[in-house]
Amino acid sequence: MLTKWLNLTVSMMSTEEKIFEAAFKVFQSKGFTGARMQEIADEAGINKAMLHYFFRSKEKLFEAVFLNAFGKLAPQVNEIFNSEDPLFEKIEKFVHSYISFVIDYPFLPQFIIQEMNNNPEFVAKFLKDEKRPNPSKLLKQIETEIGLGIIKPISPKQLLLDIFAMTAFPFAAQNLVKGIINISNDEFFQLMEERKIHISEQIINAIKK
Amino acid sequence: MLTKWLNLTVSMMSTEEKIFEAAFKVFQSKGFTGARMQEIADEAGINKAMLHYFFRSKEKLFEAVFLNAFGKLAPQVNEIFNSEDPLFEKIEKFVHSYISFVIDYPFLPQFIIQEMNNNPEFVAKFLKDEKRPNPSKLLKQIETEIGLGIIKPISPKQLLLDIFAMTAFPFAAQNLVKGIINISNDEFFQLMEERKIHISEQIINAIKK
DNA sequence: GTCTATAGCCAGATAGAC
DNA sequence: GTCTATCTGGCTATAGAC
Repeated sequence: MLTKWLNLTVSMMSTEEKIFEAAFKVFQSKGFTGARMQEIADEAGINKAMLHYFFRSKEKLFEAVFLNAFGKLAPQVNEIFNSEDPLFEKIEKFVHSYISFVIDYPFLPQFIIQEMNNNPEFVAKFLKDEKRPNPSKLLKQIETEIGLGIIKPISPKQLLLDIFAMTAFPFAAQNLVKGIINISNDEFFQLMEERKIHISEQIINAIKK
Repeated sequence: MLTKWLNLTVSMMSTEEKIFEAAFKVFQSKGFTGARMQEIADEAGINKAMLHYFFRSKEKLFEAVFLNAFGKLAPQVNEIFNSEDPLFEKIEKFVHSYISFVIDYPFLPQFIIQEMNNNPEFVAKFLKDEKRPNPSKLLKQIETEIGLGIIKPISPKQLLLDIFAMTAFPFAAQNLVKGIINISNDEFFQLMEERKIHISEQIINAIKK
């Protein structure tokens, strides 16, 4: 949450910040169409009219929240993907940093995925963003390391998909996962902690020569 | 689509079937809150009042569609999970059959995940269903095969998560995936075809002794 | 900046003719 | 069973007092 990073108590936050954080929370759990401006106002502890005063419309408020959410994740992904580290190290760093991050924002993955599916017009908008996740360097590196005989021959795109899938899926499908393997919320987070090393191990085992 | 399986042309379908198929389509792409009864009626080529005549309310119609969607997937999952096949064979069969199936219903995974997240009350309802995916036998089998020295020691739940994640994620996060690795719809489905063997290879490579 | 009150619209649901 | 017309409630957005 914002408060966490800004080190503020709720009472110290500006009205705009309160609205933003409340909107972040409500949009994440309900999605754009499911969210209600009234609920956001209640959550922020202010009046509904204030939402429009600061953000004009539900869509603008949503856009601010969504791009901010995306902006939280993308830069660290890129930093790791574009570093000079060898592949195995990149995989370890990515998995560790991604999971650590989304443990603090457990609804972020499903929120981003859901809204990218339901509002395809956002896809175009975020693709122009400099901060968008850009794996092209990583994809080349995979080919290089195959050529060097470090890893087995493999489709770079498939490998990239594997990495994303293994890390993001359990969060994106949280309730389904909890229901199917029959675990509590605490056990879920315990499992996610373990996954920080499990995933790298699995993937590296699968591709190393 | 229903028509495909029933081998009917649209004109031959009963009104109830037309409504159901239209609802299936609209709910999948818009979600419960995003869907409009008017859009479903238009899609079905009949009047809005008919929806209520046959299904009473939007919620009942949605419930019928959702449980049907889930019922399509769960039985084949269980059939494979509960067979007497050795683990590696089960993994191969599951991945192949799951991907083949959702290639025909590419929005099903995201639909199920999204609605389980947005309507937690459905979780309880479907968990009581006999047809729910039940991996308990598979989890025991993993422990057994570890004991027999066939596969490396590994957390059974993590392995199960890996399998689900690798297969379901690309469909659930379709638009995000297409945007990030920058591929067309056709290339996406090509990649998914390749994944039928890629995933089993990766997982089996990672765990075999 | 912040509130109350309300406009205006849209969506789900129903009445009632055929 | 199928339609048109309409009710009713809820939601976004705004007007206007303070």
